Amino acid sequence: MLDVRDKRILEALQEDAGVAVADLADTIGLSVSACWRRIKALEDHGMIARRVVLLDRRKSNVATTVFVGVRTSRHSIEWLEAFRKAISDIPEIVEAYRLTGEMDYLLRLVVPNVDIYDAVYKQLISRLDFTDITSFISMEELKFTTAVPLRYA
Amino acid sequence: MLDVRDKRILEALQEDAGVAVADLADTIGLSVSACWRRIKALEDHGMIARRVVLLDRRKSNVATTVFVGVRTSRHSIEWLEAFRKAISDIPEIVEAYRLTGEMDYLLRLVVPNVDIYDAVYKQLISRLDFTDITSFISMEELKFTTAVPLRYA
DNA sequence: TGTGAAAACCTCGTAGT
DNA sequence: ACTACGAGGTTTTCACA
Repeated sequence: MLDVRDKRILEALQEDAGVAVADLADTIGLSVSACWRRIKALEDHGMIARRVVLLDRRKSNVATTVFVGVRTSRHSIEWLEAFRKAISDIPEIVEAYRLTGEMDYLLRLVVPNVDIYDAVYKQLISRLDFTDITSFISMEELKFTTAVPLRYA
Repeated sequence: MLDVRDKRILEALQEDAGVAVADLADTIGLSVSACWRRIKALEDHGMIARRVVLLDRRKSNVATTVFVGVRTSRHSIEWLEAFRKAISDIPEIVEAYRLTGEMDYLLRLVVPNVDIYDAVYKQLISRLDFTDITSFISMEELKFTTAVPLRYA
């Protein structure tokens, strides 16, 4: 269980990691050193995994999101290795999960448009056998956040 | 079209935003000020949208990912507004998309375990009418990155 | 674009509550 | 365990060449 103040620190840093420790300290009501020490402890414990910049998707020209549901009958080690390799090689694939239920895997891709998605799709099926592939084009992104809820932490 | 060096800067910052400008500058082969000015320009143009920390999902006790596919017949404004409200209110929902095809919406949730997911699910259906909801539990996260490809930028 | 210098900030020790 | 202070080093920021 995390301290309430640690949660507040993490909430703030999940929204904006560029804030100065001094500012963060007094929005939370902590001295700079106490705040800094907490941040450092959270980093040392690995609770804070990394600091990154998030790019504007439109300006990066990858405004289109596509979900790809994949089914396969080939559950061999070789197939899986090739699949993993493809996933890590293709930078348009930003998320990949193995699922329960009717789909085996779900991928999220970001691409400039549907035509480019088609090219990536072809690249994918040329590298691997799939029993079934279903694509879902995103028409609208209602929510995307890297901030996870801290109520369970 | 982005400059090659801007791309290199963005690639580095997408992986690690904690790097010192001086270090970044000489891995790229640029003076500190040139590098700093580029970073600032990328921020000012909004290409760099934000700086955030990413938390360890296990340590945050939200190791379980669930996808929720949603269908609805109620396409009224009121329903949509209520849906949007629910999505923004519920912090376990980290992504939400409106899709083409058989599913209307796809949500990604992060929760401690399946039991808690069930509670969130119940909360969701108590707030809104759905024609159909399908849940996919993630067994394994093969890839998750916030870094978008820059080959189209 | 580069140099350099000032300003801001981080990092952490120490002492006191 | 926190506060307050502060020194010293690093980094950011920017004027000027």
